[in-house]
Amino acid sequence: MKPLFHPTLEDVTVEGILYALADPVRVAIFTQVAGADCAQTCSNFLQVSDKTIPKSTLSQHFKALREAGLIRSERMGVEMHSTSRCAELDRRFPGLIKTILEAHQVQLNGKTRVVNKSGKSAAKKARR
Amino acid sequence: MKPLFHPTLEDVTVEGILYALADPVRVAIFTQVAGADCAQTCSNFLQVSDKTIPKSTLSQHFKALREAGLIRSERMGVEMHSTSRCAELDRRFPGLIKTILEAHQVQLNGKTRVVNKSGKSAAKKARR
DNA sequence: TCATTAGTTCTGTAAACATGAACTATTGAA
DNA sequence: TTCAATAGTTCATGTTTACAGAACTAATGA
Repeated sequence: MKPLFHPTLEDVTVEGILYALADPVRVAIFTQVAGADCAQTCSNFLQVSDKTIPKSTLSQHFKALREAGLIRSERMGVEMHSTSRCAELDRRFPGLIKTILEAHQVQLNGKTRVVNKSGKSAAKKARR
Repeated sequence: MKPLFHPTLEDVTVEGILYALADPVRVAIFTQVAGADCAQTCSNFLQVSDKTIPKSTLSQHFKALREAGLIRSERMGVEMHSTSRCAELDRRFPGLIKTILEAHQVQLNGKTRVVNKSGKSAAKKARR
């Protein structure tokens, strides 16, 4: 089993972090991983905010988060356990992760009534 | 001349902001627009961090920043004047923009010696 | 009216995404 | 051991998106 790639703290970039968190599914995953008190598995996210995500897609999302330096994953038996790298990241980019997650929370609180039914991400819609 | 589209503050999304700022050229543009004491034109950025950007590409970058809600642009004679929407944005997402720009600054300070020669963005490289 | 400047839109090509299908790795049971 | 089950990855594909040159539009001034 080839070991998973994790960038060192110095190799983590703001661009990489922003890109990874600019996707609603990935930010949902990361929010839960960061907030959990135990490691999370991939399969915990087959349902994310009422959407079913194929496991191949999930696997890519985890890879994206991992390569952006946001999470650390290791195989435990048949599962993959992921934890956030928030503490480390906060040393390199003080306040960044926390502020982004807070902003995301503000946004969630504001759309309890109005739901995006198109299935397209806000990020993608915003680009049109 | 059709008026440019600017999202209202409530329609601005975290995903949109992160996506827009996950590109090194756009974040360079935005940093300068946000830090300037007068409106900036598109052509001010034909050279960005030693790279020449075609004006069609620049135009798209400005559109991306505008539609993400990061800048406001209006035509002044033959030019397009852009200013940042930082103050507004800070009301909706407190600290978000400032923290991102600070993180970006940390990163710039750390790579005065080592330069990415490939021309590919860190965000894109991080995804491989 | 024409030339100039500033920026936008169009278009073809190249790259990146999403996902079903096939595959690999680990474990536990027969 | 071998086989089945579980968890996740990689491959192949169609679709979407980005980039940048070429052609275009809009405003100004000679």
